[in-house]
Amino acid sequence: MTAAAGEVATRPAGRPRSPEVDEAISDAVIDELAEHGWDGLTVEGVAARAGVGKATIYRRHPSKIDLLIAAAERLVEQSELPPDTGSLDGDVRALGRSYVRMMTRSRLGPLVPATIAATVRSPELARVQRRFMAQQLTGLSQVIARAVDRGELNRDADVDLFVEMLLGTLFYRIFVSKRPVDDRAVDALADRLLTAFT
Amino acid sequence: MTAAAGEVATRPAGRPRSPEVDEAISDAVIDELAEHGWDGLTVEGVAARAGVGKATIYRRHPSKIDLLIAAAERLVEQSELPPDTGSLDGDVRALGRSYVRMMTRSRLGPLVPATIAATVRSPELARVQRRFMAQQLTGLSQVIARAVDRGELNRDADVDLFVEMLLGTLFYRIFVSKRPVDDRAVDALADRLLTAFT
Amino acid sequence: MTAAAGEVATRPAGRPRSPEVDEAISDAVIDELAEHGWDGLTVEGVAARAGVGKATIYRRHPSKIDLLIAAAERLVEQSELPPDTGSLDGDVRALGRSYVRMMTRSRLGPLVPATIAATVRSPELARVQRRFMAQQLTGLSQVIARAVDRGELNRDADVDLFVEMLLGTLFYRIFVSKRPVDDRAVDALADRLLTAFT
Amino acid sequence: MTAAAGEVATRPAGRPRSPEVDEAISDAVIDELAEHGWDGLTVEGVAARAGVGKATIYRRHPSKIDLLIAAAERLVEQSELPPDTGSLDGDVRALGRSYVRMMTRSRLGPLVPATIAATVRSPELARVQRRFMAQQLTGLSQVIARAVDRGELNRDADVDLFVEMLLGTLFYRIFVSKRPVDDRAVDALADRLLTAFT
DNA sequence: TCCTAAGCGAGACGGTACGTCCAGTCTTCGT
DNA sequence: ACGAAGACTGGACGTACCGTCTCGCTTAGGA
Repeated sequence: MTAAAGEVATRPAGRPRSPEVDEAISDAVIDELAEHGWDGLTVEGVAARAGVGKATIYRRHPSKIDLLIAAAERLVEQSELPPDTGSLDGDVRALGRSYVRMMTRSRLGPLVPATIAATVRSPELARVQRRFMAQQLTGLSQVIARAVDRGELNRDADVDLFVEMLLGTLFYRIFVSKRPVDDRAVDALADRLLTAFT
Repeated sequence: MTAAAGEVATRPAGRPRSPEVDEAISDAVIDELAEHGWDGLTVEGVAARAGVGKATIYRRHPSKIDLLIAAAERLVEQSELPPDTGSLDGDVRALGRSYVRMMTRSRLGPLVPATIAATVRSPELARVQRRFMAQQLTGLSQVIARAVDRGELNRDADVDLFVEMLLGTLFYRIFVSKRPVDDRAVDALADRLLTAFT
Repeated sequence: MTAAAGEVATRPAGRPRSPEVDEAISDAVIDELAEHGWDGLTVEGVAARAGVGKATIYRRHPSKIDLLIAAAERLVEQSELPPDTGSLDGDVRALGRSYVRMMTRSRLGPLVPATIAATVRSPELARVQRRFMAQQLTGLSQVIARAVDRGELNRDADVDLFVEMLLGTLFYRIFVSKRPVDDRAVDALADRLLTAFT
Repeated sequence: MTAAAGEVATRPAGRPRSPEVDEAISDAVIDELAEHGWDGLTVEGVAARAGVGKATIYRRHPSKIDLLIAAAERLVEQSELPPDTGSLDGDVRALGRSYVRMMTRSRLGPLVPATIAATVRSPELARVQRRFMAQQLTGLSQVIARAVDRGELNRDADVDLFVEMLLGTLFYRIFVSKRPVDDRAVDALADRLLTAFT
């Protein structure tokens, strides 16, 4: 035996999985999604675009839905963290703008409603939606913690409601009302929220 | 003279389409949706349940997505209008509760995220989403007109934002956070909104 | 009672069937057959070409196969009778040429193999095949009767076999071997047959 | 060196087609044909009986007619060759009986008229018909070569006509006249043919 | 003259099969 | 072992006909 006993996950025999392939698959998923939309997405198409056999995909992702999950996680990982502007007002505006940008500019945006819709019927998919939210939530909880520290926000404020009102409103406006959302619109929303919570 | 000139919609030749069939199809769609979920919905299943040939469905609905549209429209037509409670606060609470009830109790609810997701890639589907919203918007504009008349709301308040914050927050909470929404939660949201806008 | 009892088929009440329609249907069948082949023949296509409702066709012909029968019978009625050339040899040659011409020149030809094939599975169709044969048989029996009268043929010759050898050989050559059949070929066959039977 | 240059048919990538499946499909076609008749033959039925997906059938046979072709070829391959009886008379009788038996006893028989009819409008189908004939022709040409060697037949006899008269007459009698064909009938035909050609 | 009975064009209806397309699995070879 | 290629079962898709069934209209007697 070569490795220290019981330490590493003793590399399995045979040829190791290629990381390039992992990446090629994720990229292909996102490209196909962009081109043909959610339900024009086929495993066969992904395999062809990635230059990969179908089995290779299924070896990594047990089902089509997992493909989406994995691709989405890769995108989320790439997204930005909000800055500390020094005031709750500034932080909320920055967060709002960041969210709007992500929904309207990045390739991630169109996946969001699809993912939410998917969670209604397949609870396992909730994992992805949590990941989608995690970024914002992490950012937001830091923002709010800072605001509480600065005394800008009451310690027992309903933080969850605050988050829901911010993200929910923006989501609704972008994907349901489909009214344009510029920086001034985000500012107006931030104003109202601060009025409501302080 | 046989008919007033240019007036009548000169009934097209041939056997007219049966309204009973229209209804049977819509009902079958909704039932199948309830039983097997969104992507367990098959045209063949709908045809079988409705006791109808597939061609009869395709004669009316060019694609599966149109089936959803038609069924959704039928449901929307059946939904309720909110009452006049005499105060903005009361009206908003009533509206919120009505919305929550519709999303969580009626068969319409689970269709909403799916429909929103669908609008992202098929703009014609926006029609349905407008119908989904029309009910709320009609009710809300009345509510707000009354509030302005009573002097509870500023005449130049951003009504659209108000609506987006109310419905967006509830939507997000129900379908994204998936936190339970009881009457007290709706009340808390109404409180915040009124604080923000008055 | 107006009509002599039990005599005429007392014209049924209501509007009588239109003979123009009968004709339009038969013509349409033959034209469609020529254009799209046997199993490209659709009742809907016939109805459209004839400018007639489908029900009007089904009122006359209980099934698609009856359409073929009716159309074939109309064609058979139009075909020619063989002449009396004064000798068995001349008569047989004339008959053979007539048969070849009908199979290769008229619109009737391509229907023949289809009809024969159809009789294998639907015995009721044998009626049509009999009609197809009737013409030839009638002509042939006259020819042979004359030959017997003239002493050219033995009274107890196997007439059926004679007919089968003549028509069978020509059919096989036209539709199976697909070798060209000119007048000299028919003559050669007639020679052999006379050699065989006299 | 990996392989002799330009020699091997470089096996195509991927899983090869299963010969068992080929066989299962052909068998299923023939069984279905026997059970439900020619136009009771459905691709779906064949797939079910063969325990095979429809795509698997269509991968091999572009259309329903090709199914027939393939099944027929398989049957033809299994059929018998006629013996050498020592005399032209004996050989012709043996061949005739063999043909009659095949048309009336084997599962191949009912396919023959259908196939001939099909060749009228789809020339590619002529391939099958040639296969149908090949057996007889091979046998017959041997028989005739032997007869010429023995001096029973003139070297410049019209062999094609001989064949057409033999097979055409039998075909016509079986499928058109539908008169019973026993051994004596075959003998009578052979007699006439030999009279005609010697 | 009006009434009853049927025929008629049009086209919707319940079915059934078609031929296509994927999902998810399996089988071959080469790496 | 992994990987590319592609065949495999299974099942839904959307299309095309079949034979039947309404529709509103027309065309004949017979009352």
